[in-house]
Amino acid sequence: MEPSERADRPVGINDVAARAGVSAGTVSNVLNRPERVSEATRRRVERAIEELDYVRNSSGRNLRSGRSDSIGLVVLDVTNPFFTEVAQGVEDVAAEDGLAVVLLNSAERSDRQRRSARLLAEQRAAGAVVMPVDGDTADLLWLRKQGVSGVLLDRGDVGPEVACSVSVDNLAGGAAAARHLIGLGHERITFLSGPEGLEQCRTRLQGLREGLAEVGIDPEAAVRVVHTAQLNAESGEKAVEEVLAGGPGRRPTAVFCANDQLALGVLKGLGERGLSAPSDLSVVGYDDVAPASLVHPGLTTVAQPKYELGCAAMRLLLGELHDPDHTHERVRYTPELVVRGSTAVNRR
Amino acid sequence: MEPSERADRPVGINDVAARAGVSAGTVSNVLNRPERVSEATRRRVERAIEELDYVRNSSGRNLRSGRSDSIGLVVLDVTNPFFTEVAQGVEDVAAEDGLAVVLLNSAERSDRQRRSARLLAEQRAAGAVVMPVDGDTADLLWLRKQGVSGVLLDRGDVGPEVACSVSVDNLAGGAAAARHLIGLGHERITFLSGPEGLEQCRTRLQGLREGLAEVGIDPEAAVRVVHTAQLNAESGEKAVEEVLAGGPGRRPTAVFCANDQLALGVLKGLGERGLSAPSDLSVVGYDDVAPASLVHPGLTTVAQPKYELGCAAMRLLLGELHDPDHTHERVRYTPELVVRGSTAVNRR
DNA sequence: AGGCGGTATTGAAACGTGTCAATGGCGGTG
DNA sequence: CACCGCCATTGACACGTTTCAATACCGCCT
Repeated sequence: MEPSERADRPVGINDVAARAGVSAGTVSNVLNRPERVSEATRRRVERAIEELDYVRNSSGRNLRSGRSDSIGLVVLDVTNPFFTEVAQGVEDVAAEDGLAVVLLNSAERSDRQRRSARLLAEQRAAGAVVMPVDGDTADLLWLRKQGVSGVLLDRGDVGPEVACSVSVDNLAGGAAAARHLIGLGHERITFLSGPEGLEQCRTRLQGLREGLAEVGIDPEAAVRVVHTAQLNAESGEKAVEEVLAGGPGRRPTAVFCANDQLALGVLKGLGERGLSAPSDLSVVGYDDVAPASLVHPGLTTVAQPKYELGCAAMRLLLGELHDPDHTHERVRYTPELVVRGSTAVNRR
Repeated sequence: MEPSERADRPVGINDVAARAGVSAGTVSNVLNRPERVSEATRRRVERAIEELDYVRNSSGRNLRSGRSDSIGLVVLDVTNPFFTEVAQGVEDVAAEDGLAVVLLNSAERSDRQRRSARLLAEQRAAGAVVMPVDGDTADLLWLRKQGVSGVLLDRGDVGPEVACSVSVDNLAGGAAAARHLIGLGHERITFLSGPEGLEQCRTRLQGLREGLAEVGIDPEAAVRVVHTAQLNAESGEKAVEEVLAGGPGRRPTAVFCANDQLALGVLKGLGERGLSAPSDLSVVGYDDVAPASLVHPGLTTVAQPKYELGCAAMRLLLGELHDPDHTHERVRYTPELVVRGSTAVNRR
């Protein structure tokens, strides 16, 4: 009959109101507090919404409320399965509260982290979960000053007086790896670290050292540190040469990698040289990402509760959003060693 | 001196204007068309912005312009490295134009895909790149009707008269796998598929069959199909039993998996049974995700240009956004077989 | 001096929504 | 019958921007 789809001008709440023969305020009520509006008109409005297929404009809504209803998750590397599993946890919990999650990738670069923070501030995001590059929490603090509640996840540190945080005990993780390797008779261990200065790597290394010291082994003599440019498989592969070296008689019998990606790279590098774990070198990783259980031999690794990390972070954030006078919490998980085939007793 | 940080009310463009002694319009001009404003006042305004650390409110801006400046990327599974690599491509190209990318995860569920579409429509997103669940393009079409330009990526199909699309030739991919396996002397091949009815799997299978038929092998006799519940490693692992079975004398000498995740699962499952590729079974995957080159033996697989897919999709979208009367394009890539260690000549 | 052209700035009007005090209608009670 | 209270609905305003026609300013030419 009539040109039902006037694609010309987008349909707004007013068009719906006109069609239903009510005022705009009533339509808004139908949308946001349906209990306040009588059965009859509610139905009329709903029909009008259907017929015009009206979809509400969040710009208007957010402008009015001063807040958007999505939260930001700033992640260090979308291609690393560790982070995507964390993201799952965050998403699932956020969904319970009807919050949308926008995933921002800082790619380990602080300029991109800054851009992400700016974006979230401009959108007046409801909140943010941030895994900071290099433990640089400045952007998180800035966000909070802008009124965007932010929770710190996994890296970096701020006092519980400034924000909630959830993390995993890297010291314990390093120590667990140490105990495992000692139990297998390894006393020459290389720690394959990421870029220099990464607080996370440093702590895991320290855990390793403390674990050794605990049983009377001198960490200085037993462990050697090799740094890589990035925490990915390629770097691990390239580092194999250097890991295996170390002077005559100084070849390590085990390597503890700061990261599963590195460890997977090492495994590959070994294979390319006709060597393999655990017979030529025991290999321990960190994180327990999905591929760790897929390679052969399986990667022995310090497992982090990835999904739970995400859930916990989002829960803390929700807590802060709902409870106006809320006191910051600090959740701390303890990692757990998963033994697979890449480690074995030292036969040398 | 004065309480410089009145966290009370958020600072808006008007506060900046007041501080700089100009009108709001001028501030807006400084932000958006700096060339129209005189050197002197521009500097004054910029100083005011600094001093108040004003950050602009995108709700207001978007409300006015009727469009937001972020685009949505709807992805089937954030934990699958295939999709995250695609996401990288999309992000990188979007960044060139200053567009933000919000990553939505449909987790292969059509209700979540619908929610994502709704969200993007409500935000009046500048555009969307969609990888549809089950090839269900209804949401994409709905988005377009709502005025959100959408590009179809990798799955599903719509005529080029309704939207741009980028895809990879699955038929050619299947055929490439076929040729490779035939060349190695395999004539009993199992195709390990995903859930029934996935158009993508079907086409790859058909490619396999056509490749066989090409050299005079009867596909009906040579290939057997096994379905799994999901396209992930766990399903692949569980399917090993069924793959290996198939009646006496009917044990396949090779398996072609619809997906690298499945293939990696199969490799693992083989290992658990004391078997291994390629001696007991040649294994071919599809996608060439990062772990495929990390396992030992390396996974022979049909490589898709993941990053390029993302780039291409975003380029098409940008084209559509910039050029008002634009004609839809259809970009099609051809996959390339990557031979690694998981396949070898058939010795039976 | 008056007028002209150009540039820098202003003021007001939108954009689509949510809120809230005010209004209208209606049934019930004194 | 007048009054009250209740509920459903309305109307107007505010949110922070951008835009655009209108204005003010200034120097220059006639």
